[in-house]
Amino acid sequence: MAGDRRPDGPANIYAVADRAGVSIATVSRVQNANGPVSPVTRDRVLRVIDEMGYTPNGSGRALAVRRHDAIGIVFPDLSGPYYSEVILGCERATVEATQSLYILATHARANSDELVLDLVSRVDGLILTGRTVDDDVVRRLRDRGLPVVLLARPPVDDAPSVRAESLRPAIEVTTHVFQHGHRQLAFIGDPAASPDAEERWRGFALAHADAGVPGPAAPVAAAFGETAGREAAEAALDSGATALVCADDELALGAYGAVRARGLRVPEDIAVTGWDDIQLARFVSPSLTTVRQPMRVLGATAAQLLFELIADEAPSSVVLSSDVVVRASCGCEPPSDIPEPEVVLR
Amino acid sequence: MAGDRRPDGPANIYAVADRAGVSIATVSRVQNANGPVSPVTRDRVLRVIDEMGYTPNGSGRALAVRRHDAIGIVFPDLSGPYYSEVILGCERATVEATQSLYILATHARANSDELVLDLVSRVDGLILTGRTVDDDVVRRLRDRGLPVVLLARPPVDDAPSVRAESLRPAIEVTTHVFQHGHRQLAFIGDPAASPDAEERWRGFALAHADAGVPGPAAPVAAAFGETAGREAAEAALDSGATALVCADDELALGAYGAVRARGLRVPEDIAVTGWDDIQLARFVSPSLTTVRQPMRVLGATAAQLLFELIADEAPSSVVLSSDVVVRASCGCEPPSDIPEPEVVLR
DNA sequence: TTGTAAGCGTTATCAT
DNA sequence: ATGATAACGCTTACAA
Repeated sequence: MAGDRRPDGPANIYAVADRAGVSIATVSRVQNANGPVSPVTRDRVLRVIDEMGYTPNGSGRALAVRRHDAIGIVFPDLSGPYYSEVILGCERATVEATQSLYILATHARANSDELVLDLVSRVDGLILTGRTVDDDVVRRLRDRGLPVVLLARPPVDDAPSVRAESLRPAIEVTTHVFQHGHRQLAFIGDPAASPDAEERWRGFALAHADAGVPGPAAPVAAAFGETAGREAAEAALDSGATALVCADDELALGAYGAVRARGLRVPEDIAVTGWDDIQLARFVSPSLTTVRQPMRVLGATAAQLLFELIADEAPSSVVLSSDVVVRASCGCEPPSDIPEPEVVLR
Repeated sequence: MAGDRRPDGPANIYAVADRAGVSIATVSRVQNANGPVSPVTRDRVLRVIDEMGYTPNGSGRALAVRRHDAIGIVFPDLSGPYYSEVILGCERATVEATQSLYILATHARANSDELVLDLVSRVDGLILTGRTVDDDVVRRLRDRGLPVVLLARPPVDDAPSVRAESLRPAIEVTTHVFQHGHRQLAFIGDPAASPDAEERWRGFALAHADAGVPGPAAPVAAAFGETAGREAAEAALDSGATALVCADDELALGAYGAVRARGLRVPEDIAVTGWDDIQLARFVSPSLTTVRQPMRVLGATAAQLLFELIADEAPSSVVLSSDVVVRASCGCEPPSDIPEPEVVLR
């Protein structure tokens, strides 16, 4: 009964208090550097804390302060740089706010609702991205009083949200393609896949209306990835399109393949544009005209809004701007403003 | 004192018990489907739980069961696909084990030790990757009895670790370059940067010894990224190298730039190889001969080892195999085994 | 300046 | 089958 065991789990506040010959209240005060405590006992306690390698148990603390000091971000997947960057931005902002970050990827999991619900029990708030959870789940969470921020997700009631603008860049990119003389454009991508894709399609259509150019009535639906892009592009070419405006860069790469497979050239015969500005966009030949989103800022902003929400402030939604990056695939000369260093591929 | 307030934070087990007219013990039994409970009260409680949107408070639970049911992964950064993939694999394995995952990026933060320490208070174990934390911190954590798994990190005492083999592929790739007739090879990368890089350098040197080819005494040090690769490659070319074995693909891309800047060609004049098989490797021209690591499996395996460790088993370390992917930059014909679909860039 | 003690929301061990 | 009740590890009035 006496004797000093060590291995039995991490030291707790009682063990420290015992060893330092003080009460747990004093240990707590020292730890958190809040209440008053004499320099001498402070030093003693600090030494013991160090000796024993004491770290306050997070759950105990969270329970006492009625706060988890943790948030969670729910995203569909991590393939491609988009969500990696978003999460990185989010992580930075979280750490700066001395909070911790849980991540949950829903993939195409059937039980993702449960998983999200489980996460709820451990966080002070949640960032929900893309199409990861249904509207009614979002509502349920909010009804429970859980602070929720939406990221690149269709709005739900008045939940604060963060997204990058898609409409204006989509109009710009489409208009730019017009300027290269194209009149038969196809939009490749699935507007149902994400609100972003939907807005890109709307911008594409609006640009046609603005220019008085008759445009296609519908996008050429495509899932994700090169294969999908290639197939969709083939359909588009069949219908006589001379320019392919793609909802993301991967689709555009697939489109390159379809164009080449017909013995045609990008951009001389067919113009192609993408979206996201993945690393490959600079390196591919011809370099890809695309739209760059501030992905890290997206994540960081979402985290900030969430913290405001948790602090009972009432943050308003944020729309960040995206920039068209003109390169060669639209028909322009390979630009000189490409960020150095660049390997120019023949 | 009486009266039913609602908005005051999420419902707790007492509120549910009250409303259902049972004790909190019963609610807990229903929630966890463990103890005995009559079907009728079970249903009633379940209904109330649903009505009130009750989710047990994670901290309360963790405190009671003396387990967080959460682990953490500490990584340096998320630029590039490497850690994204590792984390994704880790996330999958974690969710499958019905646990939750914290992430912490150390970047180059000065106070990363503190951050890790903080994380410790909320997890049952930690995955430490690369050079994120010092050896002594790892030891301190282990001394406290915290389960720790190392991922692509130099060993510390007998902590279980997971890594991808680097030695054999490095020997293979180097030998392969010999077979193209090269005898003046340079290794570009910083062995001090990571244990992986160090092992690649060792393999490079070993291959020289095996082949009886006199090799360089030291690598051409390079930090990370294209710029570093380019500069290092220039130095290597100056010293007469005709083949550049790079510690990662980004460095190899930089090397491409250096070669081209001298009016030389890859691979006709200079052979180049990389490591990691980033997406770009397939698309760049000439396509890059490189080494593919099983990144997701790396992450998933680390998580599994950690869970075993937490369960007081004694997992042994794992070394996963990596494969050389022969493409064109070494001097081979562009291979046909490139994963479809591929945009063949001229 | 320090200590005592009452929670925080669970789980789990007892009784009943 | 159900209900008290004692932990779990911490913070924070409130006393001393």
